[in-house]
Amino acid sequence: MSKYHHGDVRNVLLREAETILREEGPGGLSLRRLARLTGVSEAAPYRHFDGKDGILAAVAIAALNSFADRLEETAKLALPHEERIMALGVAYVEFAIEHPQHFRLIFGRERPPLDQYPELRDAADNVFDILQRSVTNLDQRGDMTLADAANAYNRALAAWSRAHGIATLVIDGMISPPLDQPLHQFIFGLLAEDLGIPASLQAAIR
Amino acid sequence: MSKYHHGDVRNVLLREAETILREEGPGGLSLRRLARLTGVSEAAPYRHFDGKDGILAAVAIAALNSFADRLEETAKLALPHEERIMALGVAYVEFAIEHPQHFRLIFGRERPPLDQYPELRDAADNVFDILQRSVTNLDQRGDMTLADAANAYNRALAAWSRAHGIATLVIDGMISPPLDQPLHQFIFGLLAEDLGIPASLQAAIR
DNA sequence: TTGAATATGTTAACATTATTAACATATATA
DNA sequence: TATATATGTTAATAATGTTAACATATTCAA
Repeated sequence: MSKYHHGDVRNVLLREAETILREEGPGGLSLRRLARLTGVSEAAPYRHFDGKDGILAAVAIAALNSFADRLEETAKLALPHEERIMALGVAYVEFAIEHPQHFRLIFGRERPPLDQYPELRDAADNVFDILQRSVTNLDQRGDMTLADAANAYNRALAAWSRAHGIATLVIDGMISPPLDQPLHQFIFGLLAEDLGIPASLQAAIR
Repeated sequence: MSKYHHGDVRNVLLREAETILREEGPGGLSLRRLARLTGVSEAAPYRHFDGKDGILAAVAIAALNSFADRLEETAKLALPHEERIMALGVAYVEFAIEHPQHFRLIFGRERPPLDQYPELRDAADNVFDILQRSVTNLDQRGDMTLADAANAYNRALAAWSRAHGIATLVIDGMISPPLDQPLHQFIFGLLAEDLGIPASLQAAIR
């Protein structure tokens, strides 16, 4: 069995990279180490990927797609609108907590620049599209005025921000979910928490 | 003038490190480059800091303190409670947008571990204390029941999460504040946005 | 004041990294 | 079959964090 062209180097590299990323994050991923683990030479990865960023982009795309699947699944549930928004938020945060490194790779600073990897940009856009479609309920209402659309967009941003904030603070260790409560309940509670902004204040900004 | 002991190397290193961090983030900070810029040998920084993490910790502490000052200033304004919460959220996000690298250093993955730098932990705790005190309005009410306290704590977490989510999404380029609107107004709008969760759903989680 | 301890510098070395050039061989294709 | 392409290798370059070994300035006690 010659060692040339065993035909699967790219996939093996990707799987190995995913394992390392899951355990140590982008910082722990070294191309040379990756090559050693995979059993190829130190330069081999460059034949299959555009350097380190190329590998990170490939893993990020996979992560984004599995994130999108998870969200899509939730978005498809037959639920009243408000409950679906909440369920989406919970799914969003749960994904982040279950796959913190993937989540960081998707959103963090080590993600390769979107404009250098069109597929990465597409995958990212797809995730936001799912969120926006679900939150604004576009499917059910094609008859929105411009103001309605702006408001719906704002609601989507606000909902996204909440979920993203909780996710980020939890995986960065700034918030610890209580142990005596199911995780989804904790998330739900934070998402739905009403700050009690009086209508007068809210009206002032519209 | 001998080049030994010019007495200010530590401060010069710190200032130079802050400049680099402000422009390029933690990734762009190389100890050797820092030493070259400062005009000392490559090993000199190790006499003043505990390696790279030590320098990052020192800059992070400074960043946290200026963040705390900014929040404290806002918290002291003579405003109705709800308006103060909003003003705090706006200040939080504005700081992040004005000093994205500092904000990332404070909360991100490149921040040295809190348990290895007690001063860093203290500075971080201080920031959350300010937020929590202000949001829960502890100063004005020493008479809370346990349930009140839990609710107040939850409101603080929820408010923090919202502001943090907006800040993170904006500085990571996932959200772009509209150019035809004052920044503070955009932030305010997102913070105050009501997702319209029906009371029945909210009641279910209490 | 003198002498030792300490603080603060230096250079040189080591191990690691990303990346590329130069070269070799297997596979695909005309 | 001959050639082009894909995929592999080794070796080199340049950069990094860190430490060891060494040198000099400063501090402080006797």
